[in-house]
This record gives sequence, structure tokens and C-alpha cells, in this order.
Amino acid sequence: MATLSEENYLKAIFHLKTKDNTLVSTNSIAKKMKTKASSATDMIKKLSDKGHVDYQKYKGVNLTDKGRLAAISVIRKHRLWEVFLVKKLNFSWDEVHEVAEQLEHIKSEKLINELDTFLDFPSEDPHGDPIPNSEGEMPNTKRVLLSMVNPGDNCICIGVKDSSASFLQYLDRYKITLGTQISVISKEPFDESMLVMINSSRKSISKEVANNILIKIK
Amino acid sequence: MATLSEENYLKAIFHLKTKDNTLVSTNSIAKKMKTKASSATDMIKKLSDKGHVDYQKYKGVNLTDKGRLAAISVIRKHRLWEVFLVKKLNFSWDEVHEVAEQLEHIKSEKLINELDTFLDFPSEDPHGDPIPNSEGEMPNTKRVLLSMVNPGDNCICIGVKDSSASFLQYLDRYKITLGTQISVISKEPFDESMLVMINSSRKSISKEVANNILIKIK
DNA sequence: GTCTAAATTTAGACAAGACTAAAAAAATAT
DNA sequence: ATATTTTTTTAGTCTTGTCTAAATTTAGAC
Repeated sequence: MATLSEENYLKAIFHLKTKDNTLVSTNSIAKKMKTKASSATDMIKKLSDKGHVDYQKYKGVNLTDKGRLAAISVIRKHRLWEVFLVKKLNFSWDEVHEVAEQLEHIKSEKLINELDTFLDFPSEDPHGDPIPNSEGEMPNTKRVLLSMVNPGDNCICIGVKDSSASFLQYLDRYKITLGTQISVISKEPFDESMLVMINSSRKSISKEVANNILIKIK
Repeated sequence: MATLSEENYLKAIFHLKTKDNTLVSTNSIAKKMKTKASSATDMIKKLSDKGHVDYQKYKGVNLTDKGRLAAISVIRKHRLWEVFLVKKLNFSWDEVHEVAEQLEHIKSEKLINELDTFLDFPSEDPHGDPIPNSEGEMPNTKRVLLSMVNPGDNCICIGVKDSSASFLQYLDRYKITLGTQISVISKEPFDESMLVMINSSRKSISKEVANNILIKIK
């Protein structure tokens, strides 16, 4: 059984892992965990001893099947709790993260599966991120960045890449939320900003913003 | 802000405190926490430094107002989560304790107050224990032990003193739960066992059991 | 290829919370 | 009132997870 800290490292490694087969570096883990590289090395050794990661000194780590399953279990809990907070306890999507960071470590199979049932088996959290089922399988809908879309396309916001409170609050002010229709009118070649239509009003959106909105094309 | 371990000690001290003004001993705290007296002493010093207890060396401790408030806050969370688990997630009253022990340490004012609202401000947990309100005030209904009742009296079970899983499961087998009517037919002078009527069937109950059922007289 | 810079690991330290063993204080028995 | 037992505290150690500083390895520049 992983400790609280081990769970957080596993989650970090999972999120840092890219499709390609490169190893996750000590430094990137340290950065994500807001700790020092030496601390990350220490923890990597523990995770390696417990069979959660494959570790190559000076090269980096990869999650083992066991480690990946442990990470996904934590992510499942995190996202289910987020749904609970928004749907049942009137939290807004920019308030849930901090509390879910605590709740994700509660250990009880029954609790999380009953919660899943109570929430009617949601497939996405309040930011549009997929919720793994109790077998650890991720529902994968393909998601595209708004910045990749061509003028004339008609999209629906289905998620966010950055779910920091400040970005979510920005979206709230722009009246963009999950399900919002976004039509791309034009793209400015100079700064890659976009002119878009949201709720029948014309708005300009920077490259940075468009790079953090996930959409599907209608 | 109290650490997880400090919160558990505060709760233990709160539960050990009796009405009379005697101090809570180091040994009793150690026993309740299933730890050694030396560890209890260490923690008592920390709690004293933080102003949660008044500490007299070799004598024992008393909660300060600050410490009592902190303990009650943890107890409030514990009991509200228990209600949630039973009412919303299909837990039985003998399954909730362990999970609530974890949930009680989640830190979020908003979370606990929204949970309270969501549950419609319950005044008792699934074992009949009172739930403090957000001001830290305990609703106090006076509660009597079944063992104190005289033959002929007609009672209603409103709580349990021992809420261990084994006792609660015993009560389940005897079809005794909160709200169950219990009429005392007679009391055996030899072993203080009781003959009672529950759901129109006659049952014998030992002194130990009668000593752990809280009732009100109709 | 060698030199330098960046990344990583090691070594040694610290805080929290636990432990054991020993010392000191308080309570109890005679 | 003294001796014994129990309770409590102290001193020193351990583990987990962190840190700093130093050493080592890898990567990049020329």
C-alpha cells in the first residue's frame, strides 16, 4: 500500500508521461512536486523498491503496470470527488482541486465505488477530464486544442488543459464552460490570436488561451 | 493549524474528559491512542506549546478553549461524514467508523458546511451521537442507559455507548436499531440481565449489553 | 576529443512522530 | 515513615520525507 506522498509522486509521474517511450526525468518530477531533485531521487528509490517504477540511474523512470494502476486509482478518486463537490455540494470548477487533492487519498474501495454509483458513473470530471472506471480503464474521447482549429469550424468546448483557478475564472468571465459553442471566425497570423463567436458575441482569444481549451468539432 | 496526529490526540483527550474537573492522565491518553506513554508525553508537550492543552507535569492535561474547539471541529466532521456514508452511500452503521476516521481530517470549511447543508443539518450520527453545529455547540438531549431502567418502563433506543462493529452487529442480529421500542419486563437480580420485549418478541439481554444501549423513556 | 554546464546522485542533517530503556516522581502498602 | 509499585518523564534511536552541499555523471559547445 502506497503512502500519501508515494501516491502523489505516482500521480505526478503519470501526468508527466508522454506517449513516446522516453523516461520521466528526476528534475521534471521534482519540479512538478515542488520539491528538490535530491528529494525526488530519494522517493524514486522507494518507488523502485516497491515495484511501482522501473528506475535507470541518471536516466529517469517509467511506471510499471503496478505503478500505473496505483496512479490511475488516485486519479479516479480525485475526479470522482470533483464531480461530487460540483454536483452535490455547490462548488465551482475552480474551487474543487485543493479539496480533491486531500480526498483522493482516502482509502476505502467501498467508499469510492459507492460514490461512483451515487454520482451515476460519470465519465468526466468538471474540467472535462476522463474518469477511469473501477478496472482502471480510461474512456478516451479524442480531444483537440482550440488553437488547432481552422477558421469556419464550429466547435464545442469539452475540456480544459490548464485547470488552474485563474484560467477557469478567466473562462467564467468569458462565459465559456463545458458544452459552450465556439465558432472560429478568423485567426490572426501575427500573434496567433483568434476571433471567435461565443453566445452570439464576437470575442478575441489569445494563443495561450486557445492552447488550453479542448474542443470537438461539430 | 493542527496536524493529523495532533487532531487525533485532541479528540482522544476530549473523549476522556469527564464532567468533574480532574485532569486527563498521560497513561489514559496513551491507552486510547494505542501508543506508549512516552509518545503521549511528547505529543502533550507539542499540544501545550501550541496552546491546545494546559499541562501540569506528572499530573495530566486539560483542553484549553482553543483545544476543545479544535476537538469538537474534528468530531463534527467525523459524525457528518458518518451520516453521509449511511444516508447516501449505503454503508451500515458498523462500517462507517474506519472511513470517517480518515475523512474527519479533510481541511475545508466550505466542504463541511456544504456537506451539513446537503444532509439537511442532522443532529445525530448513525449511532445516535450528537453532531455539533458550525459554532461548536452540541445539541444535548439527555440520554439514559438501558441498564438504569426499571421493569415496566417503555423505552426507545436513541443511541449506543459502544459503537464497535462487533456490538453493532450484535444489535443488528437482535433487531435493535435507533428508534426501536424496548419494554423492560424484568431484571434478574443475580446477573443483572434483563428480560425485554422487542418487536413483540421476548428477549434476554446481559448487563454488558444493557450498559451500552442509550434510551429515552416514553 | 576535451571542457564546461546541467542534471543527478550521495552524504549528512533536520523535524515529526513513534519506540525502548532508564531515571524520576507520585501513589500505595505495610 | 519507609519500601514498593505504578506512572510519568527523559534520553537516545528509528523511519519518513524533506533539505543543503558536495560529488558524480551526462550532455553540449567548441
